Amino acid sequence: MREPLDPEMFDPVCPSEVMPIRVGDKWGGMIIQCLEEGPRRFSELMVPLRTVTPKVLTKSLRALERDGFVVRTERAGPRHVEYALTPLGRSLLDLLDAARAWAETHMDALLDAREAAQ
Amino acid sequence: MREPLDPEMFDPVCPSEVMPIRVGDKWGGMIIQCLEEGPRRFSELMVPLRTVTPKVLTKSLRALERDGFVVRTERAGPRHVEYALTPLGRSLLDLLDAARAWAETHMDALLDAREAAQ
DNA sequence: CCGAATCCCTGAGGATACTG
DNA sequence: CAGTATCCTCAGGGATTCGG
Repeated sequence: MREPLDPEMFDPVCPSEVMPIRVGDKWGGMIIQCLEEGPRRFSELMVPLRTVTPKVLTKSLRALERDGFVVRTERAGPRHVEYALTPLGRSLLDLLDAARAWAETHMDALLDAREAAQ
Repeated sequence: MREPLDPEMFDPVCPSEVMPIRVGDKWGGMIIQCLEEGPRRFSELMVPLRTVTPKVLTKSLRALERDGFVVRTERAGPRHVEYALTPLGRSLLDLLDAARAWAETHMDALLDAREAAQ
C-alpha cells in the first residue's frame, strides 16, 4: 500500500484488447488490481494505467462505485481523494487472479489461433 | 449433449448487462456454456439465447472461432453445421464456473449497491 | 436451416483543453 | 491534485430483409 504502483504493472503488449476476460469496463479489472494492496489516489492510478485519460478513469471509477466495488473518500487536506476496495470489490480478486492465470497459460494459444486466422 | 438446451438456461432478469464479468463479447460466455455438453447446431444455440439475432450470433461465433475457442464443422447432409468447443475453449469453462459462482454469491449485493446509487 | 446483406444507432472510449 | 467540458470516432449490437 505504501509502495508506489509499478508503472509497468500492465504489459503494454497484452492490453485488454487481447484479453478475452473483462470485469466491468475496459479498465475495471486493472483498477481493482491496483487497489489490491490498499487505497490509492487518482494520480497514483494513472501511473500504471498509462494510456487512460482522466475523463475515462473518472468514468470507470464512478461505475465501480455504483456497483459497490470501490469507495471514494475525500481526506482532509487540499484535494486529497482516495479510492479503496469494498469487501464486494475484494470478492473479485480471486476471479481476477484466475483470469490472469488463464491468460498466462493460454494466451499464446489464443494469439496463435488469431494469427492462423489472419 | 443429446438433450436439447433449456430455453430458460439464462435468466432473463440477469442478462449480461448486469453481469460484470465477460468472456469475449456479450454472448461469448453464454455460447461457450451452451457448448459444454457437446456440439450444437446454430438453431439450437438460438433457443437459450433468445434475444440474439442471427447476424449477431454469427458474428460472435466467428469471433470465438478466430480465437480458437470454437470449431465450426459442416456435416454431411443438407445445411448441417455444428459448433463445438476446442480444448482451448474448454479451458475457459472453469473460469466461467467461477464467474457464475461469484454471481450467485454476490450479485444481490451488486444490485443493492446499484439501486442505492439510483 | 444457416446464415449473408443492409441499414441504423447508441455508447464506450479517446483527444484535447480547461479549472477550483 | 482531481477532476470537467467538448468534441469525435468507431465498433458492438440490433432490426429487417434476402438467399442458397
